[in-house]
Amino acid sequence: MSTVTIKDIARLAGVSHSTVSRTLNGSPNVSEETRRKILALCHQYGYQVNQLARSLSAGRSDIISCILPGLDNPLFAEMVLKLEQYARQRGYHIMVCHGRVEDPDISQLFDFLIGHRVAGIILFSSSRQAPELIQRYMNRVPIVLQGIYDVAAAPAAVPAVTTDNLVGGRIAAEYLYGLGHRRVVYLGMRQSSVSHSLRCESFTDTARQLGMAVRLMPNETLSSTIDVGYHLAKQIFLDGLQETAIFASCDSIALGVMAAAKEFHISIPRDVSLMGFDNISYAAYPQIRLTTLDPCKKELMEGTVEYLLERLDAPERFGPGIRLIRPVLLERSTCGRV
Amino acid sequence: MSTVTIKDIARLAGVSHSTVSRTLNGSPNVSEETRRKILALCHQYGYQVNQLARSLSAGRSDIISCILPGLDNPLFAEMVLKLEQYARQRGYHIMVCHGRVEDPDISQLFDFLIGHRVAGIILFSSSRQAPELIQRYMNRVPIVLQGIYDVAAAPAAVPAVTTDNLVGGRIAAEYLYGLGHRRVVYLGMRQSSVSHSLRCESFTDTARQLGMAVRLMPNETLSSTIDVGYHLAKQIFLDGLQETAIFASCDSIALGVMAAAKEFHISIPRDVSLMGFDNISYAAYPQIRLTTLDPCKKELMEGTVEYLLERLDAPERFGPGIRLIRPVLLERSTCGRV
DNA sequence: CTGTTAGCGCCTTCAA
DNA sequence: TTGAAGGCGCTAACAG
Repeated sequence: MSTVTIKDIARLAGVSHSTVSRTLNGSPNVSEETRRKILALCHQYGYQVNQLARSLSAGRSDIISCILPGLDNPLFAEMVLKLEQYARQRGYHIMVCHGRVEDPDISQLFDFLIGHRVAGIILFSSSRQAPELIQRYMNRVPIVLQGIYDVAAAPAAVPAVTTDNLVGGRIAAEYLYGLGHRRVVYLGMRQSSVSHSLRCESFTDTARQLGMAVRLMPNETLSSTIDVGYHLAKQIFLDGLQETAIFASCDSIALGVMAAAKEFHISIPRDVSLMGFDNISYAAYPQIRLTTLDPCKKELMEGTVEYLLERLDAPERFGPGIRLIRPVLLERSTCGRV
Repeated sequence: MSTVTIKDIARLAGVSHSTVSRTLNGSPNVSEETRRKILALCHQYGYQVNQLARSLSAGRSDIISCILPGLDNPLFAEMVLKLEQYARQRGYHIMVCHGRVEDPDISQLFDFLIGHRVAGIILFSSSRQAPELIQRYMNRVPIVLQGIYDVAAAPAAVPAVTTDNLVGGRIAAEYLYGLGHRRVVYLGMRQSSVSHSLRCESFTDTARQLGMAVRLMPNETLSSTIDVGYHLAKQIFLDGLQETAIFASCDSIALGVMAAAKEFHISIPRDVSLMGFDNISYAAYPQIRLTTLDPCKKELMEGTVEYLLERLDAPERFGPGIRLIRPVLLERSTCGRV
C-alpha cells in the first residue's frame, strides 16, 4: 500500500518538508510559485495527509464519537444521519459506537475513545445513571448528553441537549383536551427512562389540571419497541378500554398499539385516538399517518454538535448546562374529536 | 484535560519509557516486580495509551470503517450491530460512515478514511458501480465489498462477502412451487441493485423451469422501502391480482405489501402468499410473522470481518475473491398451500 | 531484564 | 519566504 509522505513531496519539489506542511495548511508565507509546484506534486503522487500524525501533533482529532443504545430503534438511525451530515459540514466526522450506560463494560468504551483522543463524545441515553457516568469522564474528554433533561436532578446536571419532554407532555394533554377527550391513558411509561418519566409526569399533571382522568400503563421491560407496545395495548384492549385516547410514550410503542388495534378490530381514530412521540419516519407512511410530537431532529442534532464545538474551543466553560429544543405537534390522522 | 504519558509513568517508576511500553504490550521481558509497579502506577494515575501515537508508530490502526447507504433500512442497522460485536471481539472497532457509491463526493470519504489510516474498509453496496470504485482504491487500503455477488461480472471482480442471492431465489421458487403455487409475481425488482437482479433472475429461472408463470413488478425508484412496497402492491391489487403468491425483493418491500393488503382487505396468506428476503427483525413480530429468507447476518458479518483480517495479515493475497453465505428459509405465517 | 537510540508523519517555533 | 530543529506519544531494534 503506497504511502507518500510530506517528505517525499519535499524532496520531489526540492524544498524542505516544513514548506510542504505550510502549503498544505494554507499558510500565507509560501510563494505562489512553490505552492503551485507542491500542490501539483501532491496531486500527481496522490499524497494524502496522515491524519494520525496530524492529530498526534496537533493534540486533537476531527472525530466526534457518538454512543448509542442500538441502531434498531429508527429514531436513533434517523438522528445519527442528521448528526453526521451536520458534523461533516462543520469539519468533523462521526464515529458510531454501540453502548448503553448500563453495560458492565461501558467504561472500556470510554477508555477506548479517550485513547483515540476523539474530539468529543455524544452520549445518547435516557438512563438515570448517565449523568453520573458522564461526570466521571467529563474532565478527560468533552461529553454532551443527548436525551435527558431533568432539572430536578440538579446535582447530577451535566452538559446536555435534548427535547423538552415537559413541553411535549403538556402539548399532548392540551391537544387531546381540545379535541374533547376527558379520559385518557398514558401507555408505555418506563421507569428507567428519564425522558419517558418526564413526558408522563408533565402529561399527567396537565391533564389532571384540565380535569381529565388519566390512567397509567407502565412498561416493565427495558426497551420501547413495537413489540412491547403491541403487548401492552393487547392487555388494555382485553381489559376493556374505558378511555377515548391513548398517548404512547413513543412512536414505536404507538405502532405496536396500532397493530393490536387492528387485531381487535378497534378503529383509530374512530374508536380511540392515538398519539406518539418522536416522529420516526414510519409514522409518516400513508398507511400509518400517526399524529405525534416532532422532536425536530435536525435542530436537535445541530444543537448538539454546536454545543460540543463551542465547548471544544473554550474547555474551561465545559460544565453543566442544558439546551432544550421544543417539540412541535404534528397533526396527522390518528386523533379524532370526541 | 489531563494527559499522563508513558514517560510520566516511566519517571514515576524510575525506569525508561521503553520498559513501560513493553509492560503495556505484554512483553515477557519484564520482571514481575517492575511490571507490577508500572501497572499500579498506570492505574493510579489513570494512564491511557494514546492510540494515535501507537497507530502512527506501529503503522496500523485498530479501526475498521464501514460505509453504508443509510441506517434507515433496518437490515443495515442489524448488520452493523453484529459487525461491531464481532469486530470488537477480534480487537477492532467499527467506524460507521454514511455514503453510497453513487454519491458525487464518495471519493472524499475514501480519501478521508485512507488519511486516517483505517485498517480496512467494508463497503455495503449493491450498486453496479461498486466494483469499479473498489478497484480504484484497493491498492491503497484493504476493502471488502458486502452485498454484491455477480460471477458474470468477472472483470469487475473484487474481494467480497455476500449472501448467495442465486440460491435464495431458487429456494423461494421451489418453496412456493412445493406449496402448490403456479402463478407468482416477483415484486420490487430494482435494476440498479445487483442483489435484486440476481434474486430475481434466479427466482424467475427456477420458477419457469418448474413450470410456473412469473410476472415481474419492477421498482423504478432508487431504494427499497416499505413505502415503495406499499405503492407497488397497491398498483398490483388495483389491476386485479391473478397470482397466488408474491415474492418481494426484500422484507421492507414485503411489509409494504402487507400494509396495502390490509387496506384492500386481502388476507395473507388466505388470498395470497407472501415471501420476503433479509429477515429484518420486524418481520418476526407477532403481528407480522413474515416468511422470509434469512441471510444469517451473524455469519455474514463474521465472515466479512474474518475475510478482511486474513488479508490484513497477508496483503499480497488481497485480490478478488468471493465468499458466499447461503440464506436459509424461515417459514412463518405468510405462505399458504394453494 | 533494561536503557538507548531511531524513527512513525506532521506541525511549529526560531533563525536565517 | 524558507530551512533546521525539536517534539507529539509510542514502538522497535540493538546493545548491554
